[in-house]
Amino acid sequence: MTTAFYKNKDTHLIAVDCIIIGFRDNDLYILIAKRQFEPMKGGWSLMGGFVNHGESINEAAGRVLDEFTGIDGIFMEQLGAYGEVERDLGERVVSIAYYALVNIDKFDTSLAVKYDARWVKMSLLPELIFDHNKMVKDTINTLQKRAAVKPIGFNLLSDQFTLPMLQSLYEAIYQESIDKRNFRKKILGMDILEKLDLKDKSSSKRGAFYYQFNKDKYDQLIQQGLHFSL
Amino acid sequence: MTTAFYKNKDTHLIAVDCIIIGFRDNDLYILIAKRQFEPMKGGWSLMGGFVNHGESINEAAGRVLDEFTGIDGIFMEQLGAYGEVERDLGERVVSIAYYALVNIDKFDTSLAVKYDARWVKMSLLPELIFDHNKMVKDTINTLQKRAAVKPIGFNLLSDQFTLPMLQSLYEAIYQESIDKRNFRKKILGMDILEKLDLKDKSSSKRGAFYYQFNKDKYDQLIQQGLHFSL
DNA sequence: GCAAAAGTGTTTCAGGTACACCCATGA
DNA sequence: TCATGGGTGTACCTGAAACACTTTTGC
Repeated sequence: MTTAFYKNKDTHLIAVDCIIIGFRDNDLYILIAKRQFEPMKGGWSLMGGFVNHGESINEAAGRVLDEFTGIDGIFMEQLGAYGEVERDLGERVVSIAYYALVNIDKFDTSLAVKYDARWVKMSLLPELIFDHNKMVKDTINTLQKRAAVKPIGFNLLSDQFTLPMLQSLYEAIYQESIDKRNFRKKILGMDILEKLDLKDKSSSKRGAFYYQFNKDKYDQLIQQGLHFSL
Repeated sequence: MTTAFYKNKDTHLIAVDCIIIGFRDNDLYILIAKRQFEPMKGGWSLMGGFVNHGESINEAAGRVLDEFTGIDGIFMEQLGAYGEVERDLGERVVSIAYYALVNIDKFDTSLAVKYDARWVKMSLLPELIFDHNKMVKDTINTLQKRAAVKPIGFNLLSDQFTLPMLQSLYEAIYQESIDKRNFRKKILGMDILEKLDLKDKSSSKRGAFYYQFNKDKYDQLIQQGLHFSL
């Protein structure tokens, strides 16, 4: 069904591009792939795809994320729309960008081969095609703001993590070092983490206790009008 | 020119919808119009239009803003993309929403007749078509966050304004009252306002001094690593 | 002279920041 | 026993919040 007023209006290709962030060994990583078609074939690119008629833009982003990572239930948020006329050299394409925070260990590595994809350190990001570098830059910016007021960083870790790991994650996000005692005071003071009896001995002889995020306690906190803030 | 890979991909109508905010008599207002075509003809709607092939989405938003307000150089920022499949009852339309902060006094009132538009108090917003109420809600949210860290509120006022006016503006944005002394201390302490010799006597016998925003001083502040924050 | 809004400082408190040492353990 | 990373408490300082009275002037 086409309503009269909508007739004769221009239509456009709509893409979703996903900035997929992972965390490993104290560094943030981004998943990029060698583009397998023209134009800019062989150039480094974010993970993307086109929006189909039958799916919402969120669904399209979810589909792309699933397709390129093999992980389900990924945390993602919309970054924004990029709509310069000449941004895509192939044709006029408006892109809706999403950033996603994933546990890099759950990544299906066979997909890296299939799509010629790899995780690169954010600090060593090569030149990407089109406006993808700007998308990444905007993501960092947004991530720094969002992670400061919402506990979204946990999506980058496994369910169980140590405080040194968590701290190093936030240091990677903010690109500055944080005082150990102050960090622990704040994060433990919120009472949203549960200490486990288990220790991670992979990075020290003494071992660091595992913790896990307690969403119930967090929701409770919010309901009381209090705020997560680092 | 069409590149092979882009062939056979679905194309979509892309709209821009503008949440146009004004401020008057201690209240925030939003510009809405009676929709003049089907579907939902006669329903209250935000100002919108379709994106043409030859223009960027920002340009499209600027065009719509100009068309419906008659004001040029309007402050606007992208709110985000809305892309549920059934969000527009006429046809599949992905909408990029922009919010704009305008000086309501510069509004070309003849356009209100032409488009059956009017300024309504934000607190008395009627039901709008499609997902437009959600767009407004998201705008308020974003505005509260943005106005706290960037001096964008000034776009809602004339070049010259009094401190009581400015305070009342922030009270409208945050929907809570602010202590006069603390507010003045903070805003004047930033040293981004210039006091004029002129007084506004329209709202009191004594009169309140006019001030104006000094962008140079603000830029200087930022360059020093300091921050605007209310 | 009084009503109505503009303007002005100080005290208090909470939260942020700076800072240094002991602990547990594998090698 | 020693090297390595994990864990802990306090003092200070800055910035936010609470709070009440005087000033101006048109009516």
